[in-house]
Amino acid sequence: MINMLSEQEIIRRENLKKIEEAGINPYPADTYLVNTTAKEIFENFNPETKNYQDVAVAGRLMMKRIMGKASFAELQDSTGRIQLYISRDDICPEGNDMLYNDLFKKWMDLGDFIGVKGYVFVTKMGETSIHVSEIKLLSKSLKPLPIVKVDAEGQVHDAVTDPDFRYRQRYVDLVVNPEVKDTFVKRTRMYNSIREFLNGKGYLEVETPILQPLYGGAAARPFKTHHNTLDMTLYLRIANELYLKRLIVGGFDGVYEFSKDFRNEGMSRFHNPEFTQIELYVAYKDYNWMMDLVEEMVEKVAIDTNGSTKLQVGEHIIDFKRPWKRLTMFEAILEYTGIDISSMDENELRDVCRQLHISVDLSMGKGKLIDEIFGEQCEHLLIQPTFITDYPVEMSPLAKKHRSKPGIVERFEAICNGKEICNAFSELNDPIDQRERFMSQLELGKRGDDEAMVLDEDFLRSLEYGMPPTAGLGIGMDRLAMIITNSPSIQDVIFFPQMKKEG
RNA sequence: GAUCUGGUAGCUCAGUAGGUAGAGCAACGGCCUUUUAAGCCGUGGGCCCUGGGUUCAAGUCCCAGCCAGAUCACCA
Repeated sequence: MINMLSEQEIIRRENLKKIEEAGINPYPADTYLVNTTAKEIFENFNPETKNYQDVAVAGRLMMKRIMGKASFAELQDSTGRIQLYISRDDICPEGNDMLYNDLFKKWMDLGDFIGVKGYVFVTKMGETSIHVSEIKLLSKSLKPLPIVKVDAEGQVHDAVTDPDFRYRQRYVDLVVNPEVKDTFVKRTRMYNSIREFLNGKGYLEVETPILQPLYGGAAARPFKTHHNTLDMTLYLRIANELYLKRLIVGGFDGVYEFSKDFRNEGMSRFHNPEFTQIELYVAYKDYNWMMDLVEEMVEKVAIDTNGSTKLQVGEHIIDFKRPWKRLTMFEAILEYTGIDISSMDENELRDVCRQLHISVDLSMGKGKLIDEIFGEQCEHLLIQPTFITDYPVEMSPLAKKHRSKPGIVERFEAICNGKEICNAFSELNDPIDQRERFMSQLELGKRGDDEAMVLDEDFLRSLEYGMPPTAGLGIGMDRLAMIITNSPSIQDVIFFPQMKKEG
């Protein structure tokens, strides 16, 4: 292993040794009391009142400009970078220049964690800096960081752009690409905004099982695992719908959960094997009510994260301001293809698919065919947030049949930037209808649909006790985060996206 | 899973017709010596993704594999 070290890694280990030999602990345990940050100093320092005359900050050493008895350096803490002015006679005791000549100038490497104390001033060059009176090594770095540098001509050096590197070593990505941190801060703000909104309405945040004896609530292939003590097969959840509805049966008026879900399917820049949804169920409401809630909530999320309802997303400016456009699925298909499919049977739909060059197979039922037409011909064209309502019953085995339109369920999706961001319905609470829907799913499964739902007797039992009319909602948090942060890939909004093993 | 593109120094990338491996930044040494250096001079650093093949000779051409990205398919 030791002979695999690069020249720079060997030098850092030698520096580490010299530090230890000088009696300095390169990894001290004691708390380093910090009293401000780079950002705070930049925002609040006033050269006239001379505040910040006794500061202590800590972070990584990111730049050294070594001169004679006085040098400059840059320290990067969690909020940003600030310049340090370090003069030998200020940090060294009389007659012993080791702290400056050796520790600072030679043994400290870029990337080392240091703590400094001193006072804030503005240099002749006009740069707010800390005049250091005390410097302490807090943690030695043994691997060189690719520190981004912009030279006098504005050329950027060393920017880490290789996605493989960035995703596998996110810790490095975060240190050297500050905008990455912003993305994840926004993602958390998004969660906080939604929590605040839903808690304000009195809904309860809950937790339900991730390991489930039966998977349900969505059409997807699951991950399968095994519990040794129980000696039983368990599945990682693909959705939490069925558990949250059980809680509505149990008497809660509104419950929601941010749930990590797992689907054993293909990966792409829109799909990670584990992803996050928020699901919300509210008793005595229907899907029309839920549409209003989604508009209100997502508009608030946009404002809370970006300060505006309008966001730049790729080439488009997307405006989440209420109200959003609403179209039924048939209307959308008519609008984008000119074909009215509202009264077609399975064979006619098959012909339409052929006409539109959409590949079909025999496992596809009527609902799937309609969904294909919409997905191929309409979805990617919907850039501004748009509600698509009234889906075919075959595609929605957990949604309530439409109160007046036969063959249709009370369901909507919100489409934005050409992708679904949420899915919601008036929840099916008729236990006899629900059993029949499960049975037709089993039929689809026999026709070869390996994503068809399985029958969940315990869920049916809960419905038989009675579930109030309920509106349910699922929002793909990663997809929403991609839009909110203008990220082209799901991997940009997940700290540690799934990767093949290295080497 | 399919197709295309890529993998060369710590990082970002060049590498011509197949002829001993290059730059910038980073590193090391020196200059400079007290509010700037984003500077100047010099030095070191490579399993050219892996394994086969063609050739007198392969980073370069061919085949296979691994990893990544993009597009497509399935899905949120």
